[in-house]
Amino acid sequence: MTSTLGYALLNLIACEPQTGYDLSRTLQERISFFWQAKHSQIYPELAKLESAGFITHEVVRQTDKPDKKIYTITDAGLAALRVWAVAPLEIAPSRDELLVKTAAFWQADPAAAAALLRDHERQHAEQLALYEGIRAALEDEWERAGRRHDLPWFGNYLTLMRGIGYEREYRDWCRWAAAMMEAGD
Amino acid sequence: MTSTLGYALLNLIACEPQTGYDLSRTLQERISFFWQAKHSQIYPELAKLESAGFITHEVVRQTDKPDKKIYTITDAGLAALRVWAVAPLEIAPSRDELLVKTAAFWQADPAAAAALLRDHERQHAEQLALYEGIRAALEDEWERAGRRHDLPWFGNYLTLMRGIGYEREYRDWCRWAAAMMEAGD
DNA sequence: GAGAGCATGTAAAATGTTACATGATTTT
DNA sequence: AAAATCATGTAACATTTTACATGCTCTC
Repeated sequence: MTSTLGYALLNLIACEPQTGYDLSRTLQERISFFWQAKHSQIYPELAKLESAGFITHEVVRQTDKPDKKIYTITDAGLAALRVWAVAPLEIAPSRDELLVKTAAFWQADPAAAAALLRDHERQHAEQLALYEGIRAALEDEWERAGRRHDLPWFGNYLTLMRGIGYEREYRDWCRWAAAMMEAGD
Repeated sequence: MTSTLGYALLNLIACEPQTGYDLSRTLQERISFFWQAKHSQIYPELAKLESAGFITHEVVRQTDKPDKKIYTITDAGLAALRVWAVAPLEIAPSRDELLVKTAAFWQADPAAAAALLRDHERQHAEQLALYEGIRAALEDEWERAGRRHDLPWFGNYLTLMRGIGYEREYRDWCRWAAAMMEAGD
């Protein structure tokens, strides 16, 4: 019943009780690895998780800002998360618009195609630099926490390392493909 | 107006005139890099492309099999494809359910999590082997065609190389992450 | 006789994005 | 005075997946 987004939210709430607004910021930042969502999808999903008994909320009244709902994971939610996390999964082919464009480069102007690839090389290099910065901070934090595998940092670290590998590989491919286009005439 | 799927279809038809059925098989195979679709999405999309004037079809009557519609790209379609292919594009964060699960591994049973990662390591290794096989064939074909950049092979080759890099990096990460989980206690 | 392949479509449901809607406080 | 931040929601639209629907031929 619960979607991937639902479990993503459940894990974030398990890490720390928080509001829908907090969750929506996390899932829109560029450091949100491998899943994203807008607030318009998050609020209804939180309602579903709550009616499934996976989370509860308490209203915190504020005077200067709007009141807010802080969500907390329940025992049932934690149990469901643990089961889902290790359930078998087929590898899913990913979608990437740049690669669809690339497949059409045999029809395109080589100089313009090379420029597009150079632009993406730069974008992925920037993303990589961002991740490398977080890596240092995260490793530090993990060190101080005694390298424990049962703390949120561990999950974040594993996915961050995948993000680093992904961006590095993508940047290198852009560089190679751009050179191919530039050499082509 | 035209979606990414529309342009993906347009490029495939530009490579070779074909039917909706042919397209649906291509976009469901595991060698279809970086975009997929079911036939239920393809047939309506072809109708849109045709009403936009980007493709036309001729009906081929068959006696032993059902009649079929062979779609061909028009000059307007080719022009639209060439413009779209090099139009600027922001990098889009990718979605990957395994990584969402991984983020929750701090809550999961380490042995079960390691097993899941080992399974994906195997799946990505298989995909990589498949791509490496195609690579040899494609390079051969391209060699014989005089290494021209204006043939469909070129686009296929560029995307294939990205597929190879992607799968290799993913396999290596799975191996590393599995070792992390197995070492953890 | 059952199932797979060829071939084309529609309907319904789930998921994701963009836009609409409100309203106070703080910063530029 | 305009824009950004906090905070929560709904509505409309686009995209994607799953299921429904038909029918003929060939293979096991």
